[in-house]
Amino acid sequence: MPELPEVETTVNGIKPHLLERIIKEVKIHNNKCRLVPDAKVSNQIGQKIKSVFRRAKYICLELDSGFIVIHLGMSGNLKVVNKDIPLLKHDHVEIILDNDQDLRYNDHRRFGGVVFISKEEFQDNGLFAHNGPDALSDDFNAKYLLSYQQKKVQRPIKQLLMDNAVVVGVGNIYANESLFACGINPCTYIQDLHNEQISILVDYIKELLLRSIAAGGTTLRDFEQPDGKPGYFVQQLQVYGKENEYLVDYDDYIARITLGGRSSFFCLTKQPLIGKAKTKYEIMVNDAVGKARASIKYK
DNA sequence: ATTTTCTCCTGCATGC
DNA sequence: TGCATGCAGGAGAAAA
Repeated sequence: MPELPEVETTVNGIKPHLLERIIKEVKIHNNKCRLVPDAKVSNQIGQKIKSVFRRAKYICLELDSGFIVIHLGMSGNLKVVNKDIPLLKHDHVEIILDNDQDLRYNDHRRFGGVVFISKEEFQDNGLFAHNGPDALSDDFNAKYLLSYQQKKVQRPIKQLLMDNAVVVGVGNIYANESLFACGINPCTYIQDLHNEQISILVDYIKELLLRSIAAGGTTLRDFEQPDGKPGYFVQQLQVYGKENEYLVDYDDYIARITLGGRSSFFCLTKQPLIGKAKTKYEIMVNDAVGKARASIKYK
């Protein structure tokens, strides 16, 4: 499932094939995507692709007329192949170039999509209007996160990290992994974190994202790099998707709870409950930990 | 106004 | 074997 590093990996993979190419043809095979590919995309025939870059988790192709913006959703991927290669199931959009290479957007769940947006919409009032700073930008820093303490925001840190109005680019996998590494329970309210913890967390998130980009992104069920290779970062995941696993370092088990509708994995020994979270989530967390311990015992 | 839940969709895992 | 059920999850809309 593409997160920031996967999107970055995809951009790096497709960019050399697209730069300075002219769009010769656009084929839309299925427009029932969350971001609906419509005539505005088809109308870009003849446009040159001037640059290819990532913004939040969107892949942007800059044209003279505006931007073609692609989101991979949960299960999307992009490939560049010769236009005569047969389509795969769920290849929804083709952007065919003047050298007969073909950028194909494939997404079986159709949570992503392909749209065209004007320069004006791209600037501020469109898709990105309510997005916070990018996780890898300097604007995402400890001071910035601390401002949410001052605003008296009442939310667990993990939900803040995954809210695009707060910061873009930290998805579920990386939120879980960074909180584990920093010894912070996902339920911990932002107000209960010390300045130093926030500072360490921000630094770790950036480091983790950069490491994952270097490894080619995370491979779970669906993700492939544009050249068809899997991402390798999954081998470095410590807690995500590892419900009930035993961690010898902490002599405890990985539990899973649903927080804000998202799977959240943690080890209670390494990531103790503190502050308000203890009052609100203690029963839920202890149940999950108990279940993890029991499940192992009877394996 | 802030915070939570719902919705979109398919493939895979599980259960009878 | 096969059919029904349920779950996963990015992100924005809708509801609380």
